[in-house]
Amino acid sequence: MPELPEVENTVRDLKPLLVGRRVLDVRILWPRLVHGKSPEAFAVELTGRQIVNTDRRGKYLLFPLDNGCTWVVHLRMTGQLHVVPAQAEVERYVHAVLDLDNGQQLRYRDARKFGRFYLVDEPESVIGKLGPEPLSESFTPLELFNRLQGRRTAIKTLLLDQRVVAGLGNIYADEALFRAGIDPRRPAGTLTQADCNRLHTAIRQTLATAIREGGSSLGGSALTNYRRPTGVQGSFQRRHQVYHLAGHPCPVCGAPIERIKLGQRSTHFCPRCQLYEPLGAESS
DNA sequence: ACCACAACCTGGCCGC
DNA sequence: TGCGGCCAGGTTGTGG
Repeated sequence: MPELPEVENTVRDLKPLLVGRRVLDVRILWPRLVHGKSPEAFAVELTGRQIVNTDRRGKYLLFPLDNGCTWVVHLRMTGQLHVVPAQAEVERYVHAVLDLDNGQQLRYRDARKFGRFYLVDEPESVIGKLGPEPLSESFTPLELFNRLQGRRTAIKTLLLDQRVVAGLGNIYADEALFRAGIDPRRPAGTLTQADCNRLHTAIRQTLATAIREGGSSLGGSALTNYRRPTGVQGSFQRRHQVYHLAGHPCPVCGAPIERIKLGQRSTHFCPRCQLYEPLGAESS
């Protein structure tokens, strides 16, 4: 579920609710949620700590603590964080509960149990291999171009590789490639500098707009559907131009949107606007 | 480097 | 209503 825009909104929403709060108690209800140490050690070490900030790197949430350690969360497909009054009934699929020092609880809910908690001295031990932040100044068109050099893998597949650029998932990879007019199947190394300029702009505009719209909320059920910690849904799904729109007319040219598999992931694109003619592939 | 595939989990939806 | 099959926004590990 959550890609960079959804995680960014989660971090922003949690900031006023968590910064300065002290953790009075930790209950891990699904032991395999915690990685890198035992759930018991995790709970003991987090208990009594004050949360000094909320931050994001790629799709990871970072919660620096007053002892220099960092609580790191990845929501994977269906994870959600909510802050609610301690007396509120505990919902189904809640796998961790943190008692805060103001009578509120921070609850982690995850129907598919794919999410992960870490408690580490250095966040780099978890996020160290991530590529550049796509909205930061260090992410330039040239940087993108350089990272694609010599790669024969389809550009869509590489955009999903968090070591190339951090934060894109299936929705925003498809949407950015459409906005850049680039065929998702194209070998990444064949993108020209001009292509990378357009793709760089498309990635940034797509993500920035999605953040402003509160992310994308897909699917009917509240379990799989992204919600802000406040319970609010995002609205960027209304701006999707290709994602989950197979068979619909392309918003630019009217050709039917196609759906294919790339790297085991469903991929949506306009066969006309994102046409690519490989050199030497012309046939009669 | 690259690819396919399984695994981690559960729920929703579709067709029969 | 039930059941099988396929789908799902992410990542990691294995084997070729």
